[in-house]
Amino acid sequence: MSDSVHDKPSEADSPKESRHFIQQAIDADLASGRFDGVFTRFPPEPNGYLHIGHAKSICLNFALAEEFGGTCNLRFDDTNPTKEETEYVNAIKDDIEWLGFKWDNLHFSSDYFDKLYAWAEKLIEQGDAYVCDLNAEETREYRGSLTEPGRDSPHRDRSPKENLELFRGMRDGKFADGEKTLRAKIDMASPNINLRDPVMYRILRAEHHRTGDKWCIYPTYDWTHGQSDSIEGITFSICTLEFENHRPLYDWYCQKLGIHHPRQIEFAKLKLSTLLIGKRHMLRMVKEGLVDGWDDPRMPTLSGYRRRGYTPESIRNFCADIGVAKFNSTIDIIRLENSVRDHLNKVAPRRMAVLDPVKLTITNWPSGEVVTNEAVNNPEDPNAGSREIPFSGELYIEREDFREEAPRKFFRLKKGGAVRLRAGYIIDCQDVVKDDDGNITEILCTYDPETKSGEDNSGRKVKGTIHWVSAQHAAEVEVRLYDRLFTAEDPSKCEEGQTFVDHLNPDSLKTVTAFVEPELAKAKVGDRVQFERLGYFIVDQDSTDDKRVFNRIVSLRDTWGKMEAKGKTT
RNA sequence: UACCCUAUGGUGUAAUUGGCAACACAUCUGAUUUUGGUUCAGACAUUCUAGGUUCAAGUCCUAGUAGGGUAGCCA
Repeated sequence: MSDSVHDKPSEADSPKESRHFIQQAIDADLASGRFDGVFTRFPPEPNGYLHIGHAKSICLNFALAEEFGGTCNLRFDDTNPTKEETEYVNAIKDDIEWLGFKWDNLHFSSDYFDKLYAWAEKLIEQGDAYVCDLNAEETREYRGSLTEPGRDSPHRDRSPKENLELFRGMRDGKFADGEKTLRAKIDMASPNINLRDPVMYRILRAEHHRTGDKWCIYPTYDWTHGQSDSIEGITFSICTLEFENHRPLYDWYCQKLGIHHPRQIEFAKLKLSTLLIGKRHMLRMVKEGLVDGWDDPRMPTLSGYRRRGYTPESIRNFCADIGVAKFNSTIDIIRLENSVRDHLNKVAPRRMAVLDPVKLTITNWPSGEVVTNEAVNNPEDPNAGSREIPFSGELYIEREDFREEAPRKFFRLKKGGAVRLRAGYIIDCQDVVKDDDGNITEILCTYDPETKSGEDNSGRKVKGTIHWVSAQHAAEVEVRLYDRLFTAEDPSKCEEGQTFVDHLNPDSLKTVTAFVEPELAKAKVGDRVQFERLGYFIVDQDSTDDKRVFNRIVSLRDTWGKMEAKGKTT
């Protein structure tokens, strides 16, 4: 422990931390006095499940608030009752908590419906909004196109008095759904289409998950979002790039209302290779049964990653690693996989499991004898201790760890060769037994009693170490070997006549029965372990007392596999 | 083809705001290793193009090029 202030690194010594463009914008606004604090929010619409892309936004908003000693709210942007449900509200809250964040205040945009309504009347009185009788199709026609200006609505010049009366009529249910809208009076010729008299209210008779049937008119996103930010005292309203063109409207509403004016800042949303993050795609996969639901371990939803076994830390670290910018980039999925490997390497206890067993008999082992060997739980963590595992003359090893004839660089077991059994002995392979079809049914070896792990003074060295389980002690478990859902780098890119479904990986899930060391039969749902030399696994909720189910979270790095694929094994 | 945004190794993000292009991941090479894991060392760039300003440009100016976004009464 340090008892001297001199041990504290000076400013000059500490490495310069680069700050992303949003941090720099905040620095500037704080310095100039535009704002005197940092108040952010995460504003999901409760119409679906959160995915890895949301995690980036959540991490950003909460991290900024924390960095500057500010506040971060959770606000559900629930202005469209036809799409939103309480079920999603709860799922979203669960996911955010699982990620490890705690919001300062919980709000709903629907809490502000009364206030928003009053502000709408204010804009009407100011002559900044009007009731329009055009239907949806007519409105579209009048709006013009990307290259042509729009035309004024024939109802654009109604008096404030008439507008007020009509607007109250809208509220009171005097008109049919879609018959009228309230629109902001801005500029039908604006090159920014969002400024061509955007709709503020639509008539919609739908049961709202919170306000029930109190309203038959609902505010649109643009008319709701900025003012909700304003009411909550948000200073930095951080959103994704597609809202860049909405910022002038965001600003216009705040200015016309003369209310606290947050600064909207846009960043590029997350795009990951081999992944399809998007409500349409994900919905289709769930609806068509291409996956097992929103929390299928192959899904890029947070609930999917949770069930797959990803740790919240690994997702947070990943989000911090990839940075924040305005460039539309694609992050290599390997970064995410490495992130969970990195975390689990430090914390996951090691266990032995054989997924594709072949019998191995030790011919010189005393018949029926069983010994227990000590095995280190985690070489990365001395505090993880060790465990006892039973060893006998009949074992299972991984079928791919044996070759009758092997290339030069195959360091595992081969006929006439030797290998070390992890937490066991060095064994020498004498012979193999085959069935009529030529398949290997048994491998015959002798063990070298002088080479017991931890007590080996023999001086013998072998190139390889393999894992094993004792046949009579092993427990049977189900193992779900998950792999990437899509084979394509960008599954959204398709040839003529194809869809993303054509890019599905037929081998994204393989289920096998495996033998594991006895202790794992008692593993609890949610326990994460490393199966030595194979990967990281988590006990799934489908486990029963009789049979545990393990999901593969991610494999270990497989240098040998790469060498083999490239033919570099000789 | 209207408006807005973006462009730095294979990928992503930096560059003290005009001063030797840095970090991470990936890839390759080697070392260590009782997990082919982990760890360690090394290799890997005409800053989209063309002009210009300047002692000095990734950064400033001009003109291009390429990519993304926007025409819901979705968010």
